[in-house]
Amino acid sequence: MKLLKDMVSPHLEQLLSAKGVEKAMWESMLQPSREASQGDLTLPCFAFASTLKTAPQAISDELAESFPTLDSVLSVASVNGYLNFKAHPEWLAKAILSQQIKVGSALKNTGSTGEKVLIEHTSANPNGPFHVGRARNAILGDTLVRLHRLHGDDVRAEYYVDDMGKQVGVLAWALANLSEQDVNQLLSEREPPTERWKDKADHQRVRWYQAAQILRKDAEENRKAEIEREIGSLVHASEHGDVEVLNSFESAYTPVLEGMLATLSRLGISYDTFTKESTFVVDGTVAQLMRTLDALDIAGTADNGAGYLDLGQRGLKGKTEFFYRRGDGSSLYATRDVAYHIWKWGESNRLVNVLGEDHKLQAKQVGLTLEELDHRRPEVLFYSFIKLPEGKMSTRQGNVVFMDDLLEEAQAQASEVVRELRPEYDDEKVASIAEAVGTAAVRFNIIKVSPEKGFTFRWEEALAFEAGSAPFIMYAHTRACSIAKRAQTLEKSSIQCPAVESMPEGLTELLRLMCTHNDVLERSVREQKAHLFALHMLELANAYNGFYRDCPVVRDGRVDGFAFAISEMARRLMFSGLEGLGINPIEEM
RNA sequence: GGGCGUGUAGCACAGCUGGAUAAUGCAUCGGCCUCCUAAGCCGAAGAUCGCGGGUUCGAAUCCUGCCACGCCCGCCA
Repeated sequence: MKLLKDMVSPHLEQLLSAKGVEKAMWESMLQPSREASQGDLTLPCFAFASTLKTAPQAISDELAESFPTLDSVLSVASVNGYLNFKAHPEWLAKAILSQQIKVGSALKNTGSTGEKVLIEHTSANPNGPFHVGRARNAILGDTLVRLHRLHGDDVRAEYYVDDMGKQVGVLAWALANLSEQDVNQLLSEREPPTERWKDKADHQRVRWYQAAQILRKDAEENRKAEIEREIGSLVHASEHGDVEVLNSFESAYTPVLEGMLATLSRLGISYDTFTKESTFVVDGTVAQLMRTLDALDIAGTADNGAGYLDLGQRGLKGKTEFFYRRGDGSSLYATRDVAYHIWKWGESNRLVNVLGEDHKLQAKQVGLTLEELDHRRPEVLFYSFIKLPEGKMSTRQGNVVFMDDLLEEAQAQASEVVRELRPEYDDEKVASIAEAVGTAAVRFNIIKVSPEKGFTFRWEEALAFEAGSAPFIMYAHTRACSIAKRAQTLEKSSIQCPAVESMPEGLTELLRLMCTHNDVLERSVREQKAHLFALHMLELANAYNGFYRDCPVVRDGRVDGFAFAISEMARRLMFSGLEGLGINPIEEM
């Protein structure tokens, strides 16, 4: 709790420096208490016991005794060598009601921190519908974008479009060379496309891609060789910046990308800018970059003229050669990525990438290369892949869960719950609530766990609508909304904070939680750990429920001005916090 | 074989810049709707923190060895 720390620190500094303990010795040790029941802030006194030649307990006893009385502090206690500070609830209430807690907005750039951040995420190959395996990237990335905005950073969300190379090449070739009949025949053993999505371009075109993959694997030898030759020449042309071929690629993938973006927008995910990989080939910066790399003293050349950097000299272990140019002179994906990053550094002063754990090595190579060129390396958030209980997901094989189907299912299941719980709502209302709840549940299910943890997607978990889920937070928010609506027309008493003795537990807990809100957000954004904020929102909602239990705002037709003011502040924090998690903060459910 | 990551109650998961009684949800068991939406609230039970060593006043957290799982080790993207 930074608010309290700022009040306590100067006095601690005075007391401790008199003993000869410098601020640097203890400052980082003054932390939020692990045991919430013991206080809000704790200083363990063990570290300086030996230098002071005094028992820890004696040190904390003495500090507790000589610590001055402050408005902000309810109690200072010494327990087993720990010095525990409890914030004064009346002081916390005052801080909250005097707007010392920042509410913010996750939807617009205020730039209040002065920090400019470019977050690149998703960047999935536009070759088929968005599936759950890719979803972790988009949800993680979009949540980071939102949380940075909520924190006050100037954020740009960027999608790097892979518009050249093999994957798009295969798609373009298939669309140009296979008839609908060919495709249907090749995919006859697969499940037919869902009726629901038959007119959605990404679902249509992925069938051409899948059919081509089957041909590349199973056609008779001559035909296979011919296909590889044709695709190879397309890919080759694209990598040399052939504008005509690149344009044909673009018309092949654009409808697919649009379909993917439509899916993502249902989850509230959107992008500020799209940058095409081919940009840096066409405008010559990649060629220029390769010449620059050639001149580095760690550069080497293979027998066939391919270029590489020996990153072993820069501490890379394992395979130390990083190839940036093929024998035929064309660039590689990673080379273009280096060029892209150099460009990005011109656009922003903080770069964040969201990448799957399979990109770790490549990200390291790109990072080391950037440093070799006197650029900083970007911050990278790696996540582990989402698996299905049946195993790994792949677009090529049938075992994928399409995001479109998942969201449809989520909406359907949420509808059932709403209909059961609120039989009085009409169909339209049920549908809109179910949409908000269903998509929120899916997002939250993914965002609440830390990214490096392996994740197995299970329907029953994604669609749990109970405590520990998005609807739990949404529900607490609707409670605050309905109180606000009710209080609107009624007469309110003046804002009078009750004395500590008469404050119920539900109130003090909520006050404490609200006062850590900004701290958690700050840390969440600094460390790119969205799950910390997600879990905090769960706690905030839980605390609000306790307040709801203990502190009736409206009683006998009269509004308690103080309780209402606190409720309103909590409502605003829940509202902006839900938006920060990409959850639609609906007012009724 | 090498590199990186993960391993915490039946399940899922937080804590990992060393600090007190390891937090939370699901599932299990018990209680609460004449009272601002019960998608809620209160309570009970449940953990050799993968295993072995080490450092420390103190280790889930740091070091080290081992085991299990995942990802990577293309002049692919």
